[in-house]
Amino acid sequence: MRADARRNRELIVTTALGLFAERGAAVSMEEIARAAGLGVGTLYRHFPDRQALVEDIALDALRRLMTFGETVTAEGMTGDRPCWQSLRLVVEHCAGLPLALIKALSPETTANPELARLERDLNALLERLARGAQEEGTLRDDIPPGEVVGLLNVAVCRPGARAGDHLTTVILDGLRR
Amino acid sequence: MRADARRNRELIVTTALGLFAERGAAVSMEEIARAAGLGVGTLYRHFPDRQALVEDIALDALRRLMTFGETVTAEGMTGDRPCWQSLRLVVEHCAGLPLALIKALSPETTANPELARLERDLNALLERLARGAQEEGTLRDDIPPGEVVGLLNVAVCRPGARAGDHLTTVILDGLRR
Amino acid sequence: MRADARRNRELIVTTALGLFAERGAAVSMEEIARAAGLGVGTLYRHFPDRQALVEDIALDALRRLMTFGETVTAEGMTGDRPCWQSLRLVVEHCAGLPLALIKALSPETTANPELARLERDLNALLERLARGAQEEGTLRDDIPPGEVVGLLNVAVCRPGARAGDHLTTVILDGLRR
Amino acid sequence: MRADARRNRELIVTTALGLFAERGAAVSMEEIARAAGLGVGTLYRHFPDRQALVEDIALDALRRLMTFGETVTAEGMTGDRPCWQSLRLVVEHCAGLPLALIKALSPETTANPELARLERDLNALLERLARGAQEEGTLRDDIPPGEVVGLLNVAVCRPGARAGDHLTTVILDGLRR
DNA sequence: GATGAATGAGGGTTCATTCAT
DNA sequence: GATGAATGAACCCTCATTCAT
Repeated sequence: MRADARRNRELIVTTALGLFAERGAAVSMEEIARAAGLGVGTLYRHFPDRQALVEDIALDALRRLMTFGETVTAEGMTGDRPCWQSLRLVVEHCAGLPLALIKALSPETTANPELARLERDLNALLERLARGAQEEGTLRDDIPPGEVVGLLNVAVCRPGARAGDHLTTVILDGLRR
Repeated sequence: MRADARRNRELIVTTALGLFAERGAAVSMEEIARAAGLGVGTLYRHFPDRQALVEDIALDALRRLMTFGETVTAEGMTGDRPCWQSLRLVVEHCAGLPLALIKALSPETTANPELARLERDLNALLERLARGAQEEGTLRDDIPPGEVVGLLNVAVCRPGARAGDHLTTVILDGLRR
Repeated sequence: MRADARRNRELIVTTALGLFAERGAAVSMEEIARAAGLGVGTLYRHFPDRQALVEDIALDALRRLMTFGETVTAEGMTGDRPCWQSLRLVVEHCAGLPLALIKALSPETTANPELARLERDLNALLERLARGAQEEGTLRDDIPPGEVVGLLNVAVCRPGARAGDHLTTVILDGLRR
Repeated sequence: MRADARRNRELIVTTALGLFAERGAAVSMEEIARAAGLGVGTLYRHFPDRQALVEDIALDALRRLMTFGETVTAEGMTGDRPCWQSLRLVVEHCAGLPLALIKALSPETTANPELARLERDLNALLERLARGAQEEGTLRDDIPPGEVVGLLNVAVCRPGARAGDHLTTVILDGLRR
């Protein structure tokens, strides 16, 4: 891929993300193109259809999150950090990502196999951390680890979520044993 | 209003609510009509436009909630029930209502003056309860009452919320002093 | 036909005429009904469809005009009034009638046989008067009588036409020998 | 603008004008598109809405008329042509333009500022010519110039008006002193 | 006979997507 | 490879007309 093509692709993703964040799903391909200073044709050269663009945004965010999650978990294992801390770190990291947006844009994005896999892997990772935290006695154990994950998903995939905001704090406090 | 007309109006609201719950806002008037076994024209006889239908669903839910909230508050005052209990009752009552749907359907529905008033009144009522609970020492007081209300809104206006579900439990626990 | 039915029919025609005059053809049957204080159903009891109502208004005006024209012509024959005067009388009489409206509402109303006949008869009558006026030397004779009639039609079937207004005056002057 | 796009725009205007002339305002965008061998979308790419298309047709005709009127007036001033002749030239020039159509399509088109300005300017130009003709003694002076213009408007904005047709002749004769 | 609720074809408009330039 | 013009299915809504109450 030529350098300018890659730059255009980046530009499109960034522009689309910004517009989606501002105005929700009600943004046309034409608008995205114009805001990026490109023609619609160029959008369609990079993404076969709208869905693909949305999924690309999602993939991008989830890949970053997965990378972060893996790093944190690895550090925890070697460095003796309690699972509870790792869980908290991952949860708070989500705040900077447009997860709410992603959920809102494509409730059924899971048709994309890579996205589905990423989601599964992420949830598995979080579930391991949750189980670990319950075993170390820092996380209440009257809720199965799978549901803890589901609940954290909701907490974190909400518009306006920020690291350390009140809802996150309350939920983490409510999850403490 | 004739009996059959009233029945149809009910039918429309119920059908629309069901479809919105299933598939989000992406449901056309035509589909709602077909699902209700009516013609589009009938929808438009009952609701001047799509927006009006959505707002009617919202108004309906919020009015019920307001009524419940007022009853609970009144009982609390006469019957010596702690604010904390009243707050919990109202919050759990929300579960049966399509509040998430309402938020999703019309982020800006507040253009409707009655809807706006209801929202303001509801939040004011919840804020009074939150403040009372802080005063009686049952609610953590490191979060201003207004924000407690905001946070409860988020917790409760989420797809799939049910009374007593894990997220609600965790949040209420996290709010306990 | 019962007295109240006849009254309703009159009421509908009058109301429709008024609304059409105010706002042109863009008036729905519903509006006409409401303005008349009736239900749409009642309109359709009296007139099988919209077209029929429009035609009824047209027939009403043209019948009056025909009656007037015949009276004037008869008087002219017995009373020795020049054809020119009769022509002028009829032309000016048109001013009070919603002829422009009629033309505007239904350019093709002539499908109705009675309307077509009336129009033919009216034109024939006017043509006789025009020919007479040319013979008596009061009307310019470089325009065939049939065209004089066509031209008077245009002059008279125009929104805002009033007896003695400037355009009518100018046209009559322009027709004088 | 690309050559094919400009051609299509022309095509749309011409087609629409033709259909409007044949069947009045009751022509749908779909029909215009089909008659032009295009999709509706193309119409909407060139004109934001139906109103804009109608106004474009109107603007086109009025601009041509204004240009002609200015030329005629300028020539008259330098070349010593009586105002009466200039007036007649402009009036007869109107015949080739779809002015009747324009009036019929958009009685209230004057919302468009350029259209409003053109109409004002045209009327002002005609009024100057009328006043001049009264001063030179060729136009009857018992009708104020403004009303002469109004009356000429009616004469000229009528379906089927042609240069030198009988009604125009009669009116011009009726206006001679 | 009167009423107004129900119907659905049709009109204006948008927008994801394709394709000629 | 980029552009933006063209396409048409689908949406929201209106209104002439029918029919149950």
